[in-house]
Amino acid sequence: MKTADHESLRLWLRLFTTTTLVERQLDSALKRDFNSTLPRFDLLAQLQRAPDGLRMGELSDRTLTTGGNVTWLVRALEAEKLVTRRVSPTDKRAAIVRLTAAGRRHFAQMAQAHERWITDIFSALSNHEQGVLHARLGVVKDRVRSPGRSS
Amino acid sequence: MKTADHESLRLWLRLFTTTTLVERQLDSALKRDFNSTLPRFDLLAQLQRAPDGLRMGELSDRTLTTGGNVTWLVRALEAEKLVTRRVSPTDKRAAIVRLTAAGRRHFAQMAQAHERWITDIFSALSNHEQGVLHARLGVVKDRVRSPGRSS
DNA sequence: GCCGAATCCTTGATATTTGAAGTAATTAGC
DNA sequence: GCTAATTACTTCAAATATCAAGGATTCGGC
Repeated sequence: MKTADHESLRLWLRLFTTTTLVERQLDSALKRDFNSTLPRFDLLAQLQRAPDGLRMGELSDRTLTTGGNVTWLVRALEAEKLVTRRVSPTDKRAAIVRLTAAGRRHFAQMAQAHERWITDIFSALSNHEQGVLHARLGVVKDRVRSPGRSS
Repeated sequence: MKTADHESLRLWLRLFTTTTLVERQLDSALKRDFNSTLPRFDLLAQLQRAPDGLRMGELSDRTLTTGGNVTWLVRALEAEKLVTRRVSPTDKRAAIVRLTAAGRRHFAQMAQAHERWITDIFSALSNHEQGVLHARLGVVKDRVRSPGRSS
């Protein structure tokens, strides 16, 4: 009854710290090299994977941010001509956001650098270790998503 | 050259997502049950571990937040009588922040609930798995801290 | 086809965080 | 013991994020 009990706390603290540190590093590198930010990058990344565009709500879900914030981010990206927004033909309430050609180019550049940074950071772990880590985090993620009874 | 290359990216995405989800869950639970937030809890936790108090700068380092933000948080906590702030006797520039008795009580209650939540979330992993996860994240954390050459 | 409930998004008020600049105090080198 | 450089913190404005409320539209029975 000493440290074992707090194993989970220690793990959470480390998870939080590590993620925050990586986040900062990426964010400041994006600012430095591309005058952008991680939330912007994240949003563009979602769009890049969706050639047909995404609705505001989908962006909100996938970027784990609130609707109001997505409105704000998209407005800024739209002003920079990196994305476009049009009313959905099938549902006039919905807006569909897409990358422009310029947006795609801009994102491609950032993505390349981004991947280098990530690869470098995680190169401290073997491919196999990364896989295991990924899987275990998946278990935790799934548990957080569902209410989950106390075991 | 297909997915293996992106292993690190996938891992980072999952790390980010999982951490964010846990963070939200904790934050909203703290709001619901204690009318508090994770940043406040984090700051109080640091103070609890330091019976002699901490200086603003130390709080800033340990909570991974900026100085301006610590000033803001401490001001709020001080107004609620959970912490006190006094000028350091040895360095008049420095302010030393401590928990009050009420702060200690308040934190103890939150900490207990907090630990239950965390334990529950991470109970999806065995103790051993948690240990391995902790260690591997440590490797990544250390790498982020130092510039690190590309391997 | 029509009404009430649910959706999709935007808005506006707030809350929080950052970052740069300013103030006060300390230290280091003469 | 001065003075410049450094350190500790605060302040203020700007960037970002949340939240609740509101407008428009669609959907699900009748």
